[in-house]
This record gives sequence, structure tokens and C-alpha cells, in this order.
Amino acid sequence: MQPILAKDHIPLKVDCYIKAGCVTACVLDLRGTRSQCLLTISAMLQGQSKVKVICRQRETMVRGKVQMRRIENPVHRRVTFSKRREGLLKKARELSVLCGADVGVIIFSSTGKVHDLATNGSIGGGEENMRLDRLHVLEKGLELWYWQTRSTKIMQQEIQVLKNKESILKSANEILQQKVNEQNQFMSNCSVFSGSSYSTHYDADESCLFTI
Amino acid sequence: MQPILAKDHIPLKVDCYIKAGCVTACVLDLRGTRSQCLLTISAMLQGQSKVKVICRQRETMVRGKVQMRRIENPVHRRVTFSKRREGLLKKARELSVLCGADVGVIIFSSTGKVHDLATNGSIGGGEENMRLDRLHVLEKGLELWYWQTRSTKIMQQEIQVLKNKESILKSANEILQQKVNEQNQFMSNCSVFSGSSYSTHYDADESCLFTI
DNA sequence: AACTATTTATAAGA
DNA sequence: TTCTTATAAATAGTT
Repeated sequence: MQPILAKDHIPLKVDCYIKAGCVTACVLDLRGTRSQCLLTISAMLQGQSKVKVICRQRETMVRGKVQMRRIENPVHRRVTFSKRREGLLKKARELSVLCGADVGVIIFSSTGKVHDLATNGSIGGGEENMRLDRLHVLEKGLELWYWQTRSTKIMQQEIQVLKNKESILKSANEILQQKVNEQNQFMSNCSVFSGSSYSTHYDADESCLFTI
Repeated sequence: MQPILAKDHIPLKVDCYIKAGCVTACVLDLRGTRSQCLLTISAMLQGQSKVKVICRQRETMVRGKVQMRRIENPVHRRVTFSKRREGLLKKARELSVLCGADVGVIIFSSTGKVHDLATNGSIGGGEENMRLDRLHVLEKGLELWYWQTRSTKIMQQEIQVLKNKESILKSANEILQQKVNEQNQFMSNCSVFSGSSYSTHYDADESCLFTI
């Protein structure tokens, strides 16, 4: 793709041409609420916006683009983590509300094993989602997180218990089976007791069916 | 909080005072790459930025803030879902890389049961994360998603199988126990066999230890 | 899919 | 921690 070099484009830097623009401004309303607003450049340059701009000189002018790599400074990293975690959860909630999607976010911090989670859809539908405050969402999130982690642990424990039971029952079964076999053999060797009803009641082959 | 009414603040609207500002601009570099840049208002007003601004009049000027409620138009909703899903996954990846956190995102779309997931930390550490392209991350994500869902299902199945085993083994145990008891009783009633080594080998109380 | 005006997020400073 | 705000980034509506 080649650059579009219109005649009325004047270079901003050596390698840039500005095409359009607008003004992001910080404002206070009469109640003192701070927010950001926007003015078109044309309105500014044509004097249509009756605005006096107060520009304070910053100590450091350079902020630059954030390098996408791990932040080494622990303080900066913690602050950034806190800010961006909030942002991510907000985005997740917005996606869920706007598009009716179920969104789950799980965050494990590197240091403190902190975990957060944002979710809805499973909470309830419609306008009620709007009224869920931060606390409620966090509460639900933790609940779900607990469910995830705990259920895994509990299931693993349950499996272990059942395996132990199985092992013990198998041993018991073997011993009992051995007894039965020995008794059967002993009694079959004893011709005095032939014709007894015992032999029909318990049979070695029948009990083998229960061995797994 | 009361508004700060400095003398050199001139009202922008009836209820707003501008305090500071900057210019967001759309630019093309010489290779035609489009990006956004920023100019300070002071530089603009003082003529320090040699920029000619071209403002095109839009057909519709009103865009307004997005209402945080479900988008009813299906086309708009799908487009917004697509855009914001990408944004959310990007944010998740950034949080993970910048702060060394493990982040998982699961998205179920309202219509097509589509699910996505972004994760890292478990993939690997350091600079290599930078090189993971979208496909790789998605692949890993799906893998993890599968792990989550499948492991739960598998564990539940395993628990069910073990419970069945336990039930069968218990039945077998009861039947065998009954046999042993009956045989013991039968033989103890038979005075001819007193003094046999059998009675010491299997005892009803001993096998009861295996009942859980 | 691309464009860009506008909104929103956030890094650094206070 | 919270506030501020300059600046970077996301995205809604349109082409």
C-alpha cells in the first residue's frame, strides 16, 4: 500500500501526514464531577468553541508506548496489575451484557495467588444484570472459583477413597472366597454330608461373578 | 465536591469548564501504515506543530455513548461480539505478559455455543510469549478448555464406576460372609469335627473388619 | 474488511 | 490507596 500524498497534506513529522483530528479534554461539570470530552479540531481552529486551554508543563514529557513485556519493578507491576485487572473484568462484563454471552475470567496473580473472576449469564438475565454491583459480581465470581477448585479436589479425594474401598473389599472378597472354597472342598471330601442343601446355596463359581 | 472556578476558565458549555487537552489524530506514515497519534493543544495553538488539519463533515454527527444493555439487532450484536471478544482476549494476554499472571478467559456466545479462551503463564515464561501468534494461543486455550471440561466429566464417570464396583463388592462380601457364617455354624454344630484347624483360619469377626 | 471519529483505558505523576 | 490527566488504545458507526 502506497501513501496517499494529497497536496494539502503538510508533514507533521518527516514520516507522518495528519488527516483528521479531534480534541480530548478533561472537564469538570458544575457539580465537580470530572470526565473527559471531545472537541473537533475544526471548531477549535475556527474559534467556534469558546474555550481557553490551560496547558501545564509536565515534569517529564516522555511517556511512550508500553513495551509488551513483564514489568520488572514490583511496585509498578502491582499497580498495573490492579488497574488492568479492573479493566479486564469491566470489559468482560460489558461483552456479556452487550452480546448476551457467558464470560468467565480467572486471574491468578504471580505473587499472592490472588484470583478473581467475572461472570454473568449464569447469574440471571435481562436488565437485572445492570444492577449487579461490583461486590455482588465478585462474590459470585469467588463462589464459582471455589466451585471449580474445590470440586476438583473433592472429586480427587472421593476417587481416592473409593479406590481404597475397592482395594479393601477385593482383599476381603479374596479371603472370603478362599474360605468358601476351602469349606466346600472340605465338605465335599466328607461323604457323610452328601445331599445337603448347602451346596446349592453357595457356589464358588457364583461368587466369582462379583470379582472385578 | 464543589467546582473549581478559576478566573481563567472560560465555560465551554453552560455546565462545563475545560482544563486541559490534547489532539488525537489519524496519520499515515510514508509506507501507508495507518495509526493514531497525539498533539498537545498548546503546540497547536502556538503554531508549533506544522499541521494542516483536514476535517471532513460526517453524514451523521451523532454517535453517542454506548448504552450498556443487550444489543437487540442480531447483525450489530454479532459484529460487536467479534470485535469485543478480540479486545478482551488481547487485554487478557497483555495483563498476563505485563504482570506475570495466569489469566483464563472463557467466552460462550449466546447463539452458537462458540467458546474461546486466552491463557498463558502455563505455556512458558519470558520473551517467548511475545512470539506466540494468535493461532498458537487459541490452540493452547482450547487445549486447556478441553482439559477443564473433560477432566470434570472423566472424574465424574470414574466416580460412578467406582461406586458401582463398591456396591457389587459389598453385595459379594455380604453373600460370602453369610456363607462363611453358615458354614461355621454348621460345622460348630457338628461335634465330630471339633479340634479342627479350620476354626482358627477363618473367623466371622475377622472378615467383618473388611466391611466399610 | 477497512476507516476514523469518538469513547475508553491507563501510565506516570501527585 | 486515590486522584489527575496526557496519552495510548478500543471500538461504533459507516463505507
